[in-house]
Amino acid sequence: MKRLETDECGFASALNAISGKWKMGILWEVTLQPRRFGELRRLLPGVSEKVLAQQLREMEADDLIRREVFPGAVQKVEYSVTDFGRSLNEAVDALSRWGKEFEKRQERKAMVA
Amino acid sequence: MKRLETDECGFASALNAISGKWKMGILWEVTLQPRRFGELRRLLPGVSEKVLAQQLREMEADDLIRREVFPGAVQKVEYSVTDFGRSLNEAVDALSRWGKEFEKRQERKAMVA
DNA sequence: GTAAGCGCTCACCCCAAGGTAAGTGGTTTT
DNA sequence: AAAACCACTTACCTTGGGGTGAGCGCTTAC
Repeated sequence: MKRLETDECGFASALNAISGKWKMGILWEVTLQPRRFGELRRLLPGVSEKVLAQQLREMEADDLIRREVFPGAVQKVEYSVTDFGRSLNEAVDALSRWGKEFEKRQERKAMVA
Repeated sequence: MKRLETDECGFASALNAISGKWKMGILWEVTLQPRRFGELRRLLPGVSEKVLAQQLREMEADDLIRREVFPGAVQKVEYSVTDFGRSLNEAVDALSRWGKEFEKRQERKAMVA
């Protein structure tokens, strides 16, 4: 992903971390519990393997999630949320609540129309 | 702008309102004080007239800003923030603060590398 | 022995957001 | 008379994020 110029704007920086179609979904899933690659595939219907792998890498680089390889005959990789990732979830909370309000308004408009 | 399916996720709804390269910039500027079209052009260096007009329309439809035409010989149109738009600014605040934290981390990483 | 699961990577394609540049219909300045 | 400001609109083009489908190296189940 190309990064925006942030020029001291916190919001633009935050966007750099969360923009990516599946990132917030991934963050949410690994917050509930650690997840494996194939598991995430199934939990996020519509995501392609390419993009899933890509966004997991970026989120790992941004320290939002942790990637752990477990030894053993069959490959096992687990993704879990970091403390920093958790803090993002909290920061997003207010915006989510606002979003619900927005949603209600949109529905009201749709009713009238 | 194409709208995402929100399926009861407040965050996705919020994204529908704020995604648009210049929307948060516009919101910020009209929050400081009412602005005219040409003024916004100058305040947001890089925005094209097409996209500015487009995003202003969408934000008006979403009730984030208000458009007022002033009578007179020369055209005068003013855009100002609505109460609902103000509430979005507040909701974005926590995320902006998180973004600043994120920015610091990125800088630290860049230092080491 | 072959199919299916694991966690990926790679080459290719599509599409919508956004940029470019020109035009519109008016007024005002020089 | 020409140029410049006002608030836009329109046709065209570019860009890059994300989807598709195949392949890889390995292991386990049928």
